Amino acid sequence: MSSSPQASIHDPERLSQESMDSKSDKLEPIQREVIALFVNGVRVLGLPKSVGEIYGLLFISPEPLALDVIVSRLEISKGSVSQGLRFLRNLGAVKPVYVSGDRRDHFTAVAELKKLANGFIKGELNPNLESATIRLDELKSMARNDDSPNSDFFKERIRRIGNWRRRGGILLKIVNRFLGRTT
Amino acid sequence: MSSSPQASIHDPERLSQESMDSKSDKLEPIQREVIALFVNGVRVLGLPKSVGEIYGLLFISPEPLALDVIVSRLEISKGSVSQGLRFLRNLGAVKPVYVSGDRRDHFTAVAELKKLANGFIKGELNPNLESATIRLDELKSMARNDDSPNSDFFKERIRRIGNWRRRGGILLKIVNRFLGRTT
DNA sequence: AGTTTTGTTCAAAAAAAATTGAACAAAATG
DNA sequence: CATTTTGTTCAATTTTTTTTGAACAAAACT
Repeated sequence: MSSSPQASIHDPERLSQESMDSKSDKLEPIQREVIALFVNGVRVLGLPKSVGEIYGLLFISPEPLALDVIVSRLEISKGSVSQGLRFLRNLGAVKPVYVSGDRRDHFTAVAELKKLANGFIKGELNPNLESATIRLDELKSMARNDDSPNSDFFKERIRRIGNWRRRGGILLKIVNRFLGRTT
Repeated sequence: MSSSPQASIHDPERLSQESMDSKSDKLEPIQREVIALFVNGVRVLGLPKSVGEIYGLLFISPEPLALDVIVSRLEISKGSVSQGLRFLRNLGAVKPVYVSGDRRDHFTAVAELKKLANGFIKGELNPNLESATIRLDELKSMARNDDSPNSDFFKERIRRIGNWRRRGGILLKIVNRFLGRTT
């Protein structure tokens, strides 16, 4: 319990300065802006805003942050932060950091693009690819036992989807290889 | 008004065969299955179910279909189909086809992966990349005029985001090049 | 001309997804 | 062991997105 600049239980930290509500726990304009950028970014990936906020905040914070600090800086609920952190941890986008003298878990952003992409591919894309593969196999067997007038057309289409899937898989590997340099 | 097998105003088309409701306008099991596959697929891309259904139906239909046929095969509203078709047309995933003797517009699925990917990149990804670029530039200038203790850290982070964006752009080109072979 | 067919638009309804907050459990503290 | 701190869970609420359907416009028929 020595150096940590984290607020201890009683430590107003110039509490009177900006109207004594302990909320909106400072956040520099640059930080706000970066967070907004991430919120937008994760939307493209189909992730909820809160996840973007949490990752963004950690990314643009010099030190690891504890759950309650995230809650007060972002002014979102504890539940959201808890869930968001779990999601980000599972993806490997955030990692726990031990902070001496503080019982709380702390987190930092994993900022290596390669790792982020890998996590996302493993966690979000691959499962979908796999389930599609299974369904496709079922489709192929349906098409074999089909004798409608359209049967040939169906077979051609299904073959084409198979091609797409194959290419998708290859593409993911290419992406990995491309991102797998340096930082 | 000669050959078209499209139902004319009065033409039950063996109406009594499968319980005389004109809805659920046949759809072979294989077709249902393919459509389900596409519905799942577009979800990954963050598009609504109806868009997946429409594209899927066109993809797995041997002939171009008119709006009202899509409505009755899919059993979704005319509004949804109209909007969905416009979206798909804008993306270049669907194209109008002239059908002689039929006043209605007909559509087929564009089934070349390259074209699909291109449309999606142009229509959905690039706009985001561009707006991110603008915001990033603003951020850079904020960071220049910043003199908080964290300024250096902020600059490093912002530089890193810039790197990601650059790589993202390159990646899109690589994807394009990879998909730009044959069908 | 009027009528019918075709397709769009958009406000309202429905459905889906995200967020909250209070109850809970587990671990640390005194 | 009682209390406090920390974090999770999940039902209820809120927000966002999607879908519907009725009103409308435009074009094609008669």
